[in-house]
Amino acid sequence: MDQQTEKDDHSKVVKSESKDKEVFPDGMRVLAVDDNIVCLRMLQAVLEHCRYKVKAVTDGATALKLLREDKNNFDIVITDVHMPDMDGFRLLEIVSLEMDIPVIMMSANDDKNMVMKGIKHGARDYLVKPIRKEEIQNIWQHVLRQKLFKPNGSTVKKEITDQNSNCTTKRQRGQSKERESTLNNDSGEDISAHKKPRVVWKPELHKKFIDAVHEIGIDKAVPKKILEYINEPGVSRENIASHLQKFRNAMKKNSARASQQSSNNVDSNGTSGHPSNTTITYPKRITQTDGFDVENIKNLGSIQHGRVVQNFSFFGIPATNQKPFSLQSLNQQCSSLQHYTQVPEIMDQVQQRKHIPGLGDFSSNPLRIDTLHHQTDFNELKYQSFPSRTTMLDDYMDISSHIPYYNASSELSSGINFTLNGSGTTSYPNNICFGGSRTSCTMPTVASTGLSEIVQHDSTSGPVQNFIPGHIQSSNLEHFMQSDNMTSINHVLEHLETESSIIDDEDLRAVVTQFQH
DNA sequence: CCCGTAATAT
DNA sequence: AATATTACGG
Repeated sequence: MDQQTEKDDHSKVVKSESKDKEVFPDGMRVLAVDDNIVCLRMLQAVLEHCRYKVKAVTDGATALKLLREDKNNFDIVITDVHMPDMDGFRLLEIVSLEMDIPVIMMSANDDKNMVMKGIKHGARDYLVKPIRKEEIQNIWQHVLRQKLFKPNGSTVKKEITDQNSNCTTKRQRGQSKERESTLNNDSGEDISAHKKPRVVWKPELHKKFIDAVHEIGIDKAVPKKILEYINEPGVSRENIASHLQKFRNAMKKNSARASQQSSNNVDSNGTSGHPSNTTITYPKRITQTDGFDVENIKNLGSIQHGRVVQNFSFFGIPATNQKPFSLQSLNQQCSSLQHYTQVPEIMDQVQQRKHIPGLGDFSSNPLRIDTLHHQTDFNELKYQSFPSRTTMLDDYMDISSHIPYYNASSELSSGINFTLNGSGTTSYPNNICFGGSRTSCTMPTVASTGLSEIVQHDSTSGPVQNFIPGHIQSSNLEHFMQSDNMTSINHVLEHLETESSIIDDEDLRAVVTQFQH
């Protein structure tokens, strides 16, 4: 099994001229691909710690571009499986078709089928996150093996040590060629064209969709018309139908929830008519196990999602129309916070309709009553009060997959609220806030990183920017919650970049402690 | 045909 | 998880 690797840690990592030297291909070039920036940085840190030369990119397309630029640029690719646009399998497929570079897959998911699929498709290895140093240390073997067995004339004679020789042949690519559907005869540049790309509803595209719906009218917006309106090559009527279906489902869910809760609290403070008059009803305590103390939630200012959401302009929709985005359950608990939003014309349209596809008979929807009830004028603009989860058209879609850190949105289903516009802090009337003086809360472990995150909001200094990645157990939680100097994720990441020896929880904790002094 | 919907597949 | 596809009634 393993040998000496265990004790090299501590601070003098670089110093130790280890016997690794002979086996360790210093400077082996690794292309690391992961859409999750935290994962990517962690991986990069580990790789660099192991003295690989790393290029880190966040999506498959960029990776491919780099690889195609010069096929000799990299010795090995290590890619996440779950990524938007082009997932790891696709990347693997293309790479193994076009070039002789070994690919290693990684994923938070250890599902056997996934692993099998990866291996069957020619992945040299399949690592389950969180990635450990020991696993990374050994990836050079794949490169070596690749080189030794390359059909190239120079069959290096080095004998491979042993034990792993039993590894049965997942051999090279190219020749063997499993029955791919499309046989490409072209001179092989665009071999990757054989599967129609699936539509990705990026914010820009989704905005077009929303615009189309607005323009056409919500009750007349059918796939065909929307298609004509947005006129995008590569988007079919079926694509739109599918998206529309999802859109309507989200809409239905939201309005159901909104009406359900609005019946509880809207009228309890009915005098609302102006944002500054808003009466706040504090939510009840949540008895969840995620460590969130909802009693501490107050209306003290806006909360932003650290550096992640900063400057993140969603849909290009003006700030006045933006709505707080929530990752669910907590929001339901907080939803008695009232807020105001400018009424878009579409709402008027909606109110005149008797029937809305997907929503049913609108006249029986309590939502309508609420919204009418609280209509008001403010600064020459028409405003309307909504219970906080009342939906606007732009608010219907779950956009969690478009937020960089939160692709694994399901793991965050009890997360916090934050606004999606990066510009302001307190200028929007509809923010859900956290306060008390300083309040911390945990978010559930993110499976893809194996890390938990802690958020602290300093109510006196603007947006929240303090995210600490690190696997902090509940036993340590108190300690972190009490500390006044929460380290921002930026600091930690910087540190990760410079001190590549930081590779596990313990190290992370050490860093955090250090920053606290 | 096209639409809406639910179920199922990828 | 996000899209695609299919099946079916209207």
